[in-house]
Amino acid sequence: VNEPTTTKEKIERSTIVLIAERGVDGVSMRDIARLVGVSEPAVYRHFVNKNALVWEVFTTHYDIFAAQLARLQAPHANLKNKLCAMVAHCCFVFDTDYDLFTFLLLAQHVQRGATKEYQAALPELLKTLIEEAIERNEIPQQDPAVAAAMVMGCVLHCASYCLYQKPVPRKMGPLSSTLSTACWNIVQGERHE
Amino acid sequence: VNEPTTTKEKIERSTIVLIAERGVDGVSMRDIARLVGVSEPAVYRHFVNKNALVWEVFTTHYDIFAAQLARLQAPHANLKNKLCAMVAHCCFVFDTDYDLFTFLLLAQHVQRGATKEYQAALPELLKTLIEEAIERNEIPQQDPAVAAAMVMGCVLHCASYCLYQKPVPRKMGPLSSTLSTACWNIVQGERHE
Amino acid sequence: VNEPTTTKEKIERSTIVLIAERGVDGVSMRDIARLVGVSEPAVYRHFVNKNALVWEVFTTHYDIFAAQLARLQAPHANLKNKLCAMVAHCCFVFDTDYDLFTFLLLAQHVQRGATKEYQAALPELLKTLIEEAIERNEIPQQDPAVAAAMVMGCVLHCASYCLYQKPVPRKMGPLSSTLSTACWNIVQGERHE
Amino acid sequence: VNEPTTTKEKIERSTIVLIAERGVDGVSMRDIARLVGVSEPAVYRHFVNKNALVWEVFTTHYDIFAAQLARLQAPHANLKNKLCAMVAHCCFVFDTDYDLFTFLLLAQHVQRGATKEYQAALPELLKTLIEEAIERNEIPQQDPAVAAAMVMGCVLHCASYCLYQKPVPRKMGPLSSTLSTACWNIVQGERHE
DNA sequence: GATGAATGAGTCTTCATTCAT
DNA sequence: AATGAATGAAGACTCATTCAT
Repeated sequence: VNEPTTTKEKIERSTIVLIAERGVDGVSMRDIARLVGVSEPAVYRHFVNKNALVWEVFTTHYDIFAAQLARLQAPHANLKNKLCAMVAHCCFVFDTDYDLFTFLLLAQHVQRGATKEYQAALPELLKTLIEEAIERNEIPQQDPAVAAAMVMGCVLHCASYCLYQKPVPRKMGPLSSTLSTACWNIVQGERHE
Repeated sequence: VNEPTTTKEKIERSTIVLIAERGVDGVSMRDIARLVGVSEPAVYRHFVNKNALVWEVFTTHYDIFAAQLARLQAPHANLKNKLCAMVAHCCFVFDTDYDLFTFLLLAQHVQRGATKEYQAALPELLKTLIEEAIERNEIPQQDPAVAAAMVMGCVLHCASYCLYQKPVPRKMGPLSSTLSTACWNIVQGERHE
Repeated sequence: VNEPTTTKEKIERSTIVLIAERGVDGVSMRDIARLVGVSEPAVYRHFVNKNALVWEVFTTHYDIFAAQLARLQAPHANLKNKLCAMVAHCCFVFDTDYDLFTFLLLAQHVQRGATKEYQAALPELLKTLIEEAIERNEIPQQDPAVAAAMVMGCVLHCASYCLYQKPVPRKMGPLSSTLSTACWNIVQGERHE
Repeated sequence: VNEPTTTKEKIERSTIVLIAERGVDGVSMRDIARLVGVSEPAVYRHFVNKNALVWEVFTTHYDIFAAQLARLQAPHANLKNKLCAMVAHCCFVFDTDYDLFTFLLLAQHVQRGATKEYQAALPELLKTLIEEAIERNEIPQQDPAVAAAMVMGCVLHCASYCLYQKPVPRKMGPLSSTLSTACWNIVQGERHE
């Protein structure tokens, strides 16, 4: 998390921080401008409107995050290790930059139409990895989309839980292996013992 | 889902439907009044303000939902069956009343302070059940709060996934056993084979 | 010009007065609200937005004015007398209610698309009267649309001229017969003497 | 209509085109700068502010136009021919440069105070010509100011009418003689036959 | 128990204009 | 001479809420 220097970067950062704190609808352009220390119209010099601002910040960081996950899982040969790598990274980002993680979590719920299709990248990646693991006979036959949703929910909700621990958010790093195991277990399906 | 008859019931129902559709901040008192077919001040006759309205509707239905889950799991002796019963009920409510389920899902993200503490009921229940299962040696030693969060995430995110399928939401009923199994697997921890 | 009593009437009157004075773009909703003596949102209780307000006030009075002209010319048998009657009424309205006349004059230039088609009523009436006079052989063959435009311009521009006389607007009443004659002369076409 | 070469000329031309299209209040400095292809402050290098810009462009072209009319009518000995020459020139300018003509037409309605006095040049010219014709006994006794207003309205409103014909503006050239005749008829006053 | 009318605070956004570079 | 960045003022409009009836 580098300190933002240009006004545009400051606006992006302020947007992330404020939205993480109060949600998209709880933040006004005035709030953002104030936190940056500029006038309201100054924000419009850099982003055409509020939607564009939220959208641009969201997609930028979502893209980066998704790309990182894609890159980190690639070297590994089996789903178990892929999940480990991705979960570890989630924990790292969470612990390193709560605000960004929360922002990504909250921004989902806005611009329903647009966002929904866009942010398919991550579920899509997970789904593909699961499909490949099925083909490899690494895990049993199952609906990959549903499995992907369950795995994501497991990780994200755990993050939510950590986030709202009082008085300070709980670190996710220590939960990394627990989470990886849980995710791996999810895709095991029914055990016949 | 009984047809609401009194004005107050109509207001509650409209609130659920509209918030499920557009989120808490996307719905105004005017929207609610209009959908009910009364004037705005009429709404204030029944609820002191918007917060109280959302809060009351939320807690009412959340309580009912939590109580149902508590009641349904009670008869079962082990965690596996308890999870089965609760997941099945979630699927049932989802398929029976999308709006209510979505409302419950979305209302979480508002009134951060207040809601967060309140809605601990469900995680708390899950956590207790997991603790008991650990004591019973039914499942391995583990952090019950984290486990509860992961299980909830697994179910809720799966619901989200189903909700946003196009052109119509996917039914959760058929996924019930898949989900139960996944939840059960989550609490198994590391397998040493 | 009756004194407006209800808030809605007061809003309409204030709109006419202010727009007559400063043009559509020169008047804000705040200005109107202030002149009426209510808050800005109060205006929105009666008109959904500024466009609707201007449009409604414009069409209402334009319709009335056009209807009056249509009614007044009807009893007369020939174009000359019809023109006389209509011009006299224009002069009367002008002298009786400068603001209304000016408002009607200025509101034309707004909402280009919509207004242009709407306000065809008056030119259309004139054109029809001229066509009928041609058929009656009362006046020579000519393009009735062009003739109608010239007649209207003659009257309206004369009104403009009177309006901007300093220190007070000049009365049009005394010019009524001069104007009628001019209008009548316009439709005479080339004189072969 | 020469192609503008310097930035200043481009600004003037863009101003004319945009204002002809959307009216003075419908055009922002940004619009103008964008059409020219320069930054907003660049416009301020050439004109101290928006008012000055509109004003300068208006007076420049109004002066030129008025001077042309004055020059063209001079050679003719009687009012009839003077009107013919001037009307013909109006038609020519209209057909040659719609934007300019429209701009001149629309710019009238702004800067009420200032413009009104300034643009008296043309009515003044007309009034003088009519006065002289009266002295010459070419036309009957009448109020020359009123007559001038009527003649101008006749021509200008006809131009408006042509301008808004769909799908393309109607040419005024073919109407030239019709218009001249009408103008000449206007100043004939009451016929005693 | 319900309503039409009203309001203060606040929303996003645009505009004409200036300033440092 | 030209620009990117910034700003104060203002614009249209919405919202939760109140009050007289």
